[in-house]
Amino acid sequence: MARKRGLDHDDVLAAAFAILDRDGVDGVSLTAVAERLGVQPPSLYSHVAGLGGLLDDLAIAATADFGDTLRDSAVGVAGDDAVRAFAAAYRRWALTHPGCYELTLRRVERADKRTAGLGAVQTMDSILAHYGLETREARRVGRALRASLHGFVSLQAADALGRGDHQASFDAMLTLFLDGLQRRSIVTS
Amino acid sequence: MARKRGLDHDDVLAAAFAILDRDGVDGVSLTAVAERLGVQPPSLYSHVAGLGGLLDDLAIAATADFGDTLRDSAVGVAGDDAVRAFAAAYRRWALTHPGCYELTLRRVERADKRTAGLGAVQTMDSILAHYGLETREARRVGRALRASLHGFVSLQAADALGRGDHQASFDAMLTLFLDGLQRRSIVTS
DNA sequence: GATCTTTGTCTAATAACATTAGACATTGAT
DNA sequence: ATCAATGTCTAATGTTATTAGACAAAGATC
Repeated sequence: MARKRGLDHDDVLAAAFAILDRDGVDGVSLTAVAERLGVQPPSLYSHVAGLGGLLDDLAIAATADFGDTLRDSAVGVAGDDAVRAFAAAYRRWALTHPGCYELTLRRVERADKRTAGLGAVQTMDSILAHYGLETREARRVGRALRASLHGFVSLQAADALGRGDHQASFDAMLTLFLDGLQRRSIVTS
Repeated sequence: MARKRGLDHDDVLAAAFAILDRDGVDGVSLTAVAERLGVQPPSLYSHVAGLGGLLDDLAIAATADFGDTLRDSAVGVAGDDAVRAFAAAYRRWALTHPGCYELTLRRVERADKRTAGLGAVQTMDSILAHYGLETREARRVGRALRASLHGFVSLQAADALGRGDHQASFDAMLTLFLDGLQRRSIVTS
């Protein structure tokens, strides 16, 4: 009785995203998703490869969206302004979608994951290209920036930064990074 | 039959630590700990406040050990050398004990957690005091350093850094930080 | 030395979750 | 009108955490 018409892979994902944004990664269970869709948990297996597959799907979609956001953040700006814009976009997105951000780091063995993650890497490479670093050095600097951003955002999300003006601390971190970067940059625009 | 003599709070913690180092945080279950101790899962409730309490205990112990390690890393060195020694110790400990490190960030409402975490903060404050920054600025720089270290270690543990010489990238990150720091330092020793 | 209390284990049961198997209805094509 | 595919359902299994309450062993008290 009361058979629902037809559910979709995207419907399941949308429901899961809603829960993810509200309750975090640990709140995403097949039971919760099924309940939100007015369906019994086993029904989801027609659309999704179990909980693990669902999380994989979410991770890939989140990674793609994150990459798009980052790419958009850096159009029309260059140099330090681009770094700051990129960093601000990174932080804003991560704090707005904490569950998605956490999933972004999930290890997924599918090829789509790598593709989805490429956007962010390319954007950062383009931004750093402005500083005229040697390839190897540029890669290291990129990792340093990524580590700083991830570390800050991750600690802030975990409420491990203590009390204080986080925006100011974030700006200070970027300034430190940019000052250090300028020292080894070839182009001092 | 075959009643075990007497288990201890520390016995439970030790067993859990062994599992934690081997299988990560998600591998720590009351069932697994009980099995390792040759005991039924409910028996653990005599020594530990459920799984959550056990994880809290582990987090506090891990935080204390981490803090001690960091403190030891910086005795007898100052300035950039101290920062590098601190950073190296941070990374080494975190990568040697990935499960413990993850637990270090666990939110625990108990007072001991704050106490345990104080060691690391004080050590970093002492190291940064060398640079003669204003209090507020010093706090921001400290957060920046912490974010960089955590971010790098966390990404490396998640295998999200790609292939390459991670040691060199880590060193480059520190050099960037120290260069930036020197620019706003009062004491240029 | 006998009893009593405390302690720490056990078994049994409940509850939440993921997952599999297989029944059944609805949809769309033949 | 029949048939196959699709997507739901119910039922059952297994894993985990957790609570309740029985029971034995160890030490304390008299």
